[in-house]
Amino acid sequence: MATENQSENNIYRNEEPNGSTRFVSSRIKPKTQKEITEWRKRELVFATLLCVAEKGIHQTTVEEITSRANVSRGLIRHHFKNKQDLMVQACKYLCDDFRMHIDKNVKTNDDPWKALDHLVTTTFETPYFNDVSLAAWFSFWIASRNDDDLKLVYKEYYEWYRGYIHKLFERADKLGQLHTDLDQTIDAFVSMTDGLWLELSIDVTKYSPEYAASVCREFFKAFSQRMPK
Amino acid sequence: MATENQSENNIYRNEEPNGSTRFVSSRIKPKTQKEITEWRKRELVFATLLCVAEKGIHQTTVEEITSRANVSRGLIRHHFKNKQDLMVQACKYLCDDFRMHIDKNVKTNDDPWKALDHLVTTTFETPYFNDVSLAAWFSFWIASRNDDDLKLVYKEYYEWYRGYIHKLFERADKLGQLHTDLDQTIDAFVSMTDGLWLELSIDVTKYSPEYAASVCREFFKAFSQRMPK
Amino acid sequence: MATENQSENNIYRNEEPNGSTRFVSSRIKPKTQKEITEWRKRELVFATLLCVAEKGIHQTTVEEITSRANVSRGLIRHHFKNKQDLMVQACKYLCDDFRMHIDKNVKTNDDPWKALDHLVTTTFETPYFNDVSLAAWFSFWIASRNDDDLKLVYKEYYEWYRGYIHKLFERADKLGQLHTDLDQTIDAFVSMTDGLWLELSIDVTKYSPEYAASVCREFFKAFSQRMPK
Amino acid sequence: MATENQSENNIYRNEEPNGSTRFVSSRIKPKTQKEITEWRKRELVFATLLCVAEKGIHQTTVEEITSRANVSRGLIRHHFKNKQDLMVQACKYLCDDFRMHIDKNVKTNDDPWKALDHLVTTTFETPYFNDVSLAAWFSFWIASRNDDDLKLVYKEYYEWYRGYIHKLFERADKLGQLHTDLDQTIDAFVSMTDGLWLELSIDVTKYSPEYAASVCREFFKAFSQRMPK
DNA sequence: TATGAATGAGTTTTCATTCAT
DNA sequence: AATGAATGAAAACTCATTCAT
Repeated sequence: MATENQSENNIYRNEEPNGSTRFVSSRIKPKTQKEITEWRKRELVFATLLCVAEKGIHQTTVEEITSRANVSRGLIRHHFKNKQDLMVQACKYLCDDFRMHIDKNVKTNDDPWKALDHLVTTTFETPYFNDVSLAAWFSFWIASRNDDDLKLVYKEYYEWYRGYIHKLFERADKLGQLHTDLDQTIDAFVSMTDGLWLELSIDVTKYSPEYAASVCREFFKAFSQRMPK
Repeated sequence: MATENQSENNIYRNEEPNGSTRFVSSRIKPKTQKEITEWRKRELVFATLLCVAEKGIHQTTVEEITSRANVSRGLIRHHFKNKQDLMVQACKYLCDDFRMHIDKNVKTNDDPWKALDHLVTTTFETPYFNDVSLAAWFSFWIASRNDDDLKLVYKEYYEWYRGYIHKLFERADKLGQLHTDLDQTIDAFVSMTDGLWLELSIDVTKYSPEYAASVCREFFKAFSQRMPK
Repeated sequence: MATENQSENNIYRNEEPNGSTRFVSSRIKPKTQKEITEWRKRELVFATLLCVAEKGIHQTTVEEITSRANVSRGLIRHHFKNKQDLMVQACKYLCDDFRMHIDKNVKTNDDPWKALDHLVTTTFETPYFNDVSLAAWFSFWIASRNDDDLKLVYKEYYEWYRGYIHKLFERADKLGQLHTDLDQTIDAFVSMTDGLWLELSIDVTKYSPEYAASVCREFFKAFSQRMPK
Repeated sequence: MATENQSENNIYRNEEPNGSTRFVSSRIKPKTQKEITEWRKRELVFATLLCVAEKGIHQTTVEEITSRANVSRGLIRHHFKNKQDLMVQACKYLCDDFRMHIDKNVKTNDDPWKALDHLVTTTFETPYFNDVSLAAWFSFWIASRNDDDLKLVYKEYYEWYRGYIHKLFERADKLGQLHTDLDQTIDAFVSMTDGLWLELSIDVTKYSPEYAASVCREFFKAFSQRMPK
């Protein structure tokens, strides 16, 4: 569903005057019927993410999504099989968007520590990892426990993500710069970032993004600079 | 709600023959009316935790809880204001139970690294932190974003928990054995355990408890043994 | 149910410090078991009248009545067949109480206009016709439309009441002091007092009792002093 | 809610073969979707009035209303916020309907006694003041004691009604034809009609409409023709 | 007598889905 | 494609009544 240029066509987070954030579409309503149709479909996905972030999957009603997307209730059926399908597509969009953003910004052929540093900057200090996206993210993730469709979406994403991180730490390890067990280091790091994101998704005021990033950098130092094994 | 001896009166997790886990009450149905009443109330809480772990808060119906507890639907009203109140009480029970267990098993006046090692053992290798409890735990936690009652329960718990961890790392710091910033170390550690628990709650086969514990021990080594600042 | 001396044993209306009125029992809890039992039964009737006045018959729950009477929920069954029976008994009590009060205070062998004047004073200017009693009264009356038991209670009361009024106007008529049709005068008067009570029962501030009484006196003047037929 | 021509579009009372009365819609189910929707909403209001007249507000279930209106249970939500909102709308309809009917039939610039006579004829001898409407009317009115929404509806209606009556009696007074206090006469008259309606609403066989009207006419005579003050 | 735990039928409310226009 | 009226199943909530103690 996510297309190459989805990120360029839309801004899905906006700083509101009151300081909160909000998914919005930056795209002007297009002219041709075909474009309008596609645009409305995307509006439905955005509205879904926003609702899920604000109230959770099961508190979100079709009525709310459609009214937020300024379309009629029945339109859901034209673009999606049902509410469940819409949820899965919205979750996919989120994963694809995160993934695309990291792919674009974090180059794996850099110096591995530099790349990891970049990753941390990218994931904690940009609009891509904001409280709204994170809230939707964790709502979907928790729900995936009882939802095979969502489970599949996350499985694929997680494999990619762990592989990505693996590549970076492995290169550090090969350069002799990692003084701990590779897998355990990766699991420690991935768990820690999950935990940080989770806490931020529940209470965005708990840490500043900068502080969260600096916690990650302490982690890198601790795992790279200690006495040889 | 949680009483001094709640852990002694009940075992709330059981390895089923098929390998899954299940909340059960180890107590025999008592004799006196007063005890039976209290016992049934507890059964309702257990049934709630089990349902929430299996299907999430909003997928759990009152009908399911009561039939699992072998009581009539109306009894909920007798002991709790409504479904929401029951959920909050169940969440409190979980928090109190975790807390009591750690308080009982992890002595803060030990050598801090020993105490932390103990904490890790306690939290990853005992029936208290099992996939069922964790699943309920995260369901409640995620739901707390949109639920002020749950938010309050977690706030109180989290203050206690962070304070607990703080005491341990602070003593290590004072002994000159912590070579990183105290607060960042604590946040890194707490986030990492949250992340490990979260992943285990979604897929209990991802890591063995022993592996999760060893990841934590690597963390301790990394943060204690590296080159002086 | 109502006994000869029910009015002497109890005060069922009390001016609260805040200006509102409230049914209370003036009787001290008696000593002997037999008296206590009777006393509790009366407390249940009072509590019922108060609840019905405040919230209407169908908004009043057994739980509320018993907690207001400071008895356990199950006690209702010992004294009354069920909730419906309690309502009917409470309604009867009210009718009997009104009736006894008028019987006691309005002597039919006085001069008829004096007796009617007395009736008006009695029914608008005493604690017996207060907003609480009236509110319960009309709640029961409206409900009697769909309740044969209540219908019967009111039928009996109304026959007595109309007969009472009839006697008074008839004597005025026989004295040549009534210049209108006897039955129509009676129906006009009874309807007017019903209407006044109804309006007072819904909004006690609408008229002062004195004003309501003076409206009645205007009525007497109008129907007695106009030009001969 | 009530539109200019609601009375023309519908007959809401029908003499059944068995002698009872029944709200019915005289309108044929219309053709266009918009009209059908509006028609169904009105059917729901009619069904509500009928149920309330027959059983009272709290005895009336949503299920009964919708089955009487031949629509599904869920449609209530489509047109009204909830059951309470439907009740309020039905009450408003009743008030508006009474008011429109009187406005249409009773001209205030006639001779005041003629207008009052007309009012009496209109309110006791037409289908607009029938036992069904009156039963619903008093059910709502009594309920308004505990219902702020209904209270508001009645307040507005009552202000109009008393103002209307005031105009008529005031003109009689100015013509020197009223030999009693103006306000007390009005309150006596309004109370008397309330009482007559109330008694008719509880037992329609108590008086014939003609008799009730003649009672009112006696009242006019008594209050207009007696000896000068 | 008196209690209050327990029941379960009855009712309202919610909301995804369907479908005629 | 798009609308929104209409449906009805699912769920929570209410509460009179029952009954063991």
